[in-house]
Amino acid sequence: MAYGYMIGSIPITTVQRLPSYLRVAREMRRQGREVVSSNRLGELLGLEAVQVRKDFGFIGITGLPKSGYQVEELVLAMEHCLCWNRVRDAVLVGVGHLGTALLGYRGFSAHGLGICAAFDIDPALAGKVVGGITVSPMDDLEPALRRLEVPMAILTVAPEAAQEVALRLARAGIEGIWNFTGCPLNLPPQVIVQDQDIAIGLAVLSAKLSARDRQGAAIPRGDVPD
Amino acid sequence: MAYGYMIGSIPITTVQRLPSYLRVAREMRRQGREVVSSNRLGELLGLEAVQVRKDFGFIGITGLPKSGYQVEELVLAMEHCLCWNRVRDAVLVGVGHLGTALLGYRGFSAHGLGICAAFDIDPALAGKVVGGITVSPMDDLEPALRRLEVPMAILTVAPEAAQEVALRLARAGIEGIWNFTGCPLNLPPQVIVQDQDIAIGLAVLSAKLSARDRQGAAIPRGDVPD
DNA sequence: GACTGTGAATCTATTCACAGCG
DNA sequence: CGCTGTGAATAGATTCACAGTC
Repeated sequence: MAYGYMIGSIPITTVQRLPSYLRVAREMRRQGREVVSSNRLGELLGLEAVQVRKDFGFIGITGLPKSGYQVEELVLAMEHCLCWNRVRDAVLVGVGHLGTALLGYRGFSAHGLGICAAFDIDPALAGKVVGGITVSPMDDLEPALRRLEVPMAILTVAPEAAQEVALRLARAGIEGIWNFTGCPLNLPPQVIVQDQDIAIGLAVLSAKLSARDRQGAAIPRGDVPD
Repeated sequence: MAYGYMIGSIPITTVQRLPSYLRVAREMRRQGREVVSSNRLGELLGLEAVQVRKDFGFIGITGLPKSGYQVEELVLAMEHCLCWNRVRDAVLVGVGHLGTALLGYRGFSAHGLGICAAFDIDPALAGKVVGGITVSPMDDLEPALRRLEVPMAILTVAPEAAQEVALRLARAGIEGIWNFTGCPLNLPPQVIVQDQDIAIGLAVLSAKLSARDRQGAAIPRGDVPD
């Protein structure tokens, strides 16, 4: 047990699909729908039905033959698994373009995340209110972290500062860092780092487009049926 | 050949690692370093050296025993593979928080992406300049696409509008859509869709933190060595 | 000696095939 | 039937082990 590819007792690949299951399940709950089959979910999300059933098995959800899965049970089980039923506090460090966008995003509470403080190295930003949060100077980082006991940090500083700031966060007792800098962070293993590199998605798209350009697109532009 | 998990002749997993190799290789070139071993690269990126060698094999790079790989050759080969040596035009649809952040990001040109137009449904935004780009009304979308022959679109509209706008893009001849809406898009197969769901990374981090909370952290807060 | 390059082995994820149940 | 649940098979990714080269 406790293999590297598992989070607790759940494969990482399953955890990665949880957000889309949860999105659909919440939407169905909103519409008053009570049960759903693995087949229907798979169809909506472009997955095999058996994949859906395996995933649900991993998070301990059991369905009913003939009818399917209880929508409410799905929502609760997945929220529990991700801890998205309560809000976990986070600080955001680096109020540039990306940091500003994240501070302005209103959807994080549905994902169990509440940004409670923001910091930036630029003294001109200190005191400014961005997305409802007052930006603090970097000197206040450690005192604030120790006072608030925040478990998570969102790292949106410039690449040059990434490692240094991450180390400060680690020393101040941060448990998890959501790393948007694109730089690999070198930290003691008790700090959980999740890299969020937007360039990866762009690389996959670029490579697919390039591959198609090279072999010549069979279908000319513009003929999508209505 | 041409298996589903391949892009052209390269496994998707390899393509996903290309951006980090490229980042390091470009930085080394900047520092005037001429050769690098798979061992050193692996160490910097937290990968096994043999993984690095396999990946380079897939994109047709060959190294020299004893010395390693030519940094310049690495950069050129990876840029070619991703088509990141020239700029590919894109339109951005949906100038909300996220769209604004992406319009403000100056790093896309290094990733082969140039945003040449932006659109939003809100008439109040039309004519405003965001990140150097003048926002156009949605009615101008199709004429602009046909005039500019843009191959790519960045979709940052609200989830409710995602499918409808994506279909308009597809009908206007868009080849690839970078989809930030979190909604799965249902489009004809000649349109390449790359989903960029920020909630996935957050889910993995949340699950790791939750798993650790449950089994009780062995190490108390704050004792990171200097 | 210090590297690269690659077939074989292992590990992981997905898919198949089908048993079981209401 | 029309579903779920799961062992077995397959496909895919990584790692091992080592041959080859400068």
